[in-house]
Amino acid sequence: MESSYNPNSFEQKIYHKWEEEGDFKTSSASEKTFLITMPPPNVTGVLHMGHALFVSIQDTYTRWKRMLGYNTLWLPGTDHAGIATQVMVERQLEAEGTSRTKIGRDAFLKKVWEWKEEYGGTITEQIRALGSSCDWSRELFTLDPKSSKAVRESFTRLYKDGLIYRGERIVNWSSGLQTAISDLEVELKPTEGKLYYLKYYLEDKSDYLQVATTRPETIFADVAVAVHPQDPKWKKFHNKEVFVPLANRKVPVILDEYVDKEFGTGALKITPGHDQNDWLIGKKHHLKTLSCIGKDGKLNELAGEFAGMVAWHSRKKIAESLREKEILIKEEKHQHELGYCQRTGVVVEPLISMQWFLKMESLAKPAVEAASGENPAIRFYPDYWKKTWFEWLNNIQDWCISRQLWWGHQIPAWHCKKCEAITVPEPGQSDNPTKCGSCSSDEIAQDTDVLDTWYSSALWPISTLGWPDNSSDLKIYYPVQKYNEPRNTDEAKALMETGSDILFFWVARMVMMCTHFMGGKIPFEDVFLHAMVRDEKGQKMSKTKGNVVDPLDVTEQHGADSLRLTLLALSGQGRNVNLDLKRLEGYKAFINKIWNATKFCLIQINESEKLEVNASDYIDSWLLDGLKNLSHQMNSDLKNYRPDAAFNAYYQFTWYEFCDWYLELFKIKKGSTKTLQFALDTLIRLLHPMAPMVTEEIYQSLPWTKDEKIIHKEYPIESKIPVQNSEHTEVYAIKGCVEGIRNFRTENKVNPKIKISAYLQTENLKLWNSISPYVLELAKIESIHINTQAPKGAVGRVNFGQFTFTIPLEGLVDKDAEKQRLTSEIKKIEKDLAFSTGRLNNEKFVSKAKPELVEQEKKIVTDLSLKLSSLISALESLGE
RNA sequence: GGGCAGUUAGCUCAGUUGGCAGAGCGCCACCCUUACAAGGUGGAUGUCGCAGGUUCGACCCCUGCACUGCCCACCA
Repeated sequence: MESSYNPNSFEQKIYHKWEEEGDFKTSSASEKTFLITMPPPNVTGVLHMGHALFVSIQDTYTRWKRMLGYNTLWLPGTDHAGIATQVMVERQLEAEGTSRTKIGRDAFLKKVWEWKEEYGGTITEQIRALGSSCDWSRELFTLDPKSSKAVRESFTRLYKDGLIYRGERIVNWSSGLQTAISDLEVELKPTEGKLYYLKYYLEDKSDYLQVATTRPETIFADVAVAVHPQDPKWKKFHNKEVFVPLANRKVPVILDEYVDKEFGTGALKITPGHDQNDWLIGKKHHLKTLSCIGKDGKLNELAGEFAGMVAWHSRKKIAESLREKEILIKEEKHQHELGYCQRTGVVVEPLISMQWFLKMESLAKPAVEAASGENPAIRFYPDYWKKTWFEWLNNIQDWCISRQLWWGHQIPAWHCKKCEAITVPEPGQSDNPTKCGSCSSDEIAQDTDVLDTWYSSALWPISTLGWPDNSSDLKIYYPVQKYNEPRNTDEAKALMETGSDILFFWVARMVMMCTHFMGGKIPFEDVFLHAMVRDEKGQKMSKTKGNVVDPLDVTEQHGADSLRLTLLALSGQGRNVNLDLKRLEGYKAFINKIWNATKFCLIQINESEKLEVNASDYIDSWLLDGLKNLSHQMNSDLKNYRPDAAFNAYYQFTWYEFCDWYLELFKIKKGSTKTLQFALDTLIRLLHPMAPMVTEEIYQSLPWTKDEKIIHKEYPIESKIPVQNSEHTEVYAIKGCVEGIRNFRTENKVNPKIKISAYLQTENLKLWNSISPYVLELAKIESIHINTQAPKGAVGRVNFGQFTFTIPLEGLVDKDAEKQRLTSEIKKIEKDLAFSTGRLNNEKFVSKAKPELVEQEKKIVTDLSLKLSSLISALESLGE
């Protein structure tokens, strides 16, 4: 082995070996299966810390289950990411002086595919660099035939069931992208705007209604003014008509309780074409809908002299014109929530357009039920996400699934040019229609829209397994748990692990769609939602802030395993993972520690030894018990989706028990290396799911493992480690005595090289004889006098349990230092003693606290009193 | 406006049935003791956001508040 941990020298080699030798593939040897479907990253994306986090967690679970003997499948894939990818290619075209509209749909799509071929492999290569043990032979792309087939089949079925419909609705229009986007893709941000107060005159100009609006440019599409029926201010306008300024159109004054009497003027202009709420009100009052802003974001002919201006910019001009005409009464500053396109950052225009929708209400019900009840079919980790889940699903809106993009799954619907009927193929039919289903005309053309990227993502758990075909994968790996039945087992057959930010975008939609198509069987039983990776100050990583940490940089510098351990350790139950590179260095140091411990063990262990468990003394027993507890703890933490806790337990045990104590004691005791060997083997296996590469590298260099790979070895479970059934009194006594004397030495500034002599008072000679070699060596005592009178004068005192050490100070230290040490020690004990006696003097404590606690407290008082008197006498013997 | 989380050592975070607060990094002192200086030994450091309440006992449970972050929402 190399002298220290150097990940660059083996990570790639190890990974390639695994992949080439098919170690990530599934094995039908076991009936028990475990499936994680990887959240498909954007095919043209580059790796960021969010990916690194999900890889760390998902790979840990995949490897853990694989080592536990499950037929384990981690299924990878990539997403076509409609908007993101299309925008990238469009930018490239722009740089080349052309555009998608100039080259046309077919040529454009060809370009995108070329782009995908060129950059599509990057992200999967990067995911490999992190050690991911996913089965690459099954990698799927959302536009691959397998996925496309599932998309088409689901669409045709949902259409036939009447769940998909087409309609003219008000939708969020991104003028930047020239497409509709879903509610989830709109980001609301508080924005400083103005509230304009305008006059809407009666026909005879005798009076006017004051209307407050933030968007004066939409007045050309006003179809009414609404006031509250009980608002006395506007009573005289009931059943009247008023003139819309500039447009000079008469519109009715309508009464609706939706209007807030207190806000603005209490009169609301109704513009169904450009406002979600107005649209609802318009529908309620059977008003017509006008649009004065086009899909290009510009005002149209309705706006008269302002036609052709970008709506957003026209506001000032219009306000000016209104002021000149003395229509504008006043304007006030006003803060409100404004919708922005998540992708492009441009302001979203609510516009009327023809779109495809998926009815959600009936689909959402099973998803709600799946998480309801005492023993729900789906469990969330952390559990609090369940509340958010219900909140959203119970208020769900229909999903606008059509996008006016070219890159994606083109909607499988054909429009007839003659009769305008829509023809959607029958479910199961793979041929495209050639005739109108209604009038049989052959002048039909496929809908030009594509489906929202999340539509294919929603089918991902079943499309990757081969649905709609009745595939064997589906039978083997898809859960049998139904949404409306109590959870049948604690173990999840399938785990969904992803970021909490896409709970609605993705997780909820998968549950709805897959459950619908799989006869009520849910796609996964456990949902583990990880936090968002931030920088060490908790701020979002962004290029503009310059705080982005590139996982590949980190991997190159410190190794993928170091990064994985760091991300796992920081992935607690909160909503953020604040990545602190200082901590990363700490975990790298930990790996190095293991590396060196292995080197030490290998020097000790006879190469021909066979692996078996066999404790040769109380030190071995103590270690084996520790290992047993550790493996219990880790398996249980992993089961509870607390990989951070599992790793933390591992860190503590391996460093502070195994390295600091066992290895040091081993150097003194020598003898059989069986336990040393077993412990090393076990510890390396325990860590493998979390730090796969270094553990595989180490495992390969253990002589007794031959050429076996750790990836397929058993994960240590509690029951495989024999019960020791011991209180480990000896080891605790060793630790206590050694720590006490070490403390004495340091506080008295005794050079570590100097060996001291000591006088021991004890009534438990048996125990002392059993531990003395270790205490003497580790505390550096060269001569010990047992139960003989210590010399008078300057002495130091150390006390542990039944052992009192008196240490002559001549030639060692100055008396003052020891006095100080004893004094502060005494103070501490007095404080503790006061606390405990105070408790015991409290009658209520004695009568109400658990009896064993009271007993414990009494024992503490006895022990402390003894210790105290011993220390006081030592202090007195120092004189003055 | 509603909801969800967080607030613990200088910094990043643990603390799961309530029983004298922990880790990493940083800090101080001493050690290159041959597995490891990416190390060893010992040490310092906290009104556990604020205010009440329940309890013999509260970082932990309850109530209210403050601050931070996120999500949802139709006050123009």
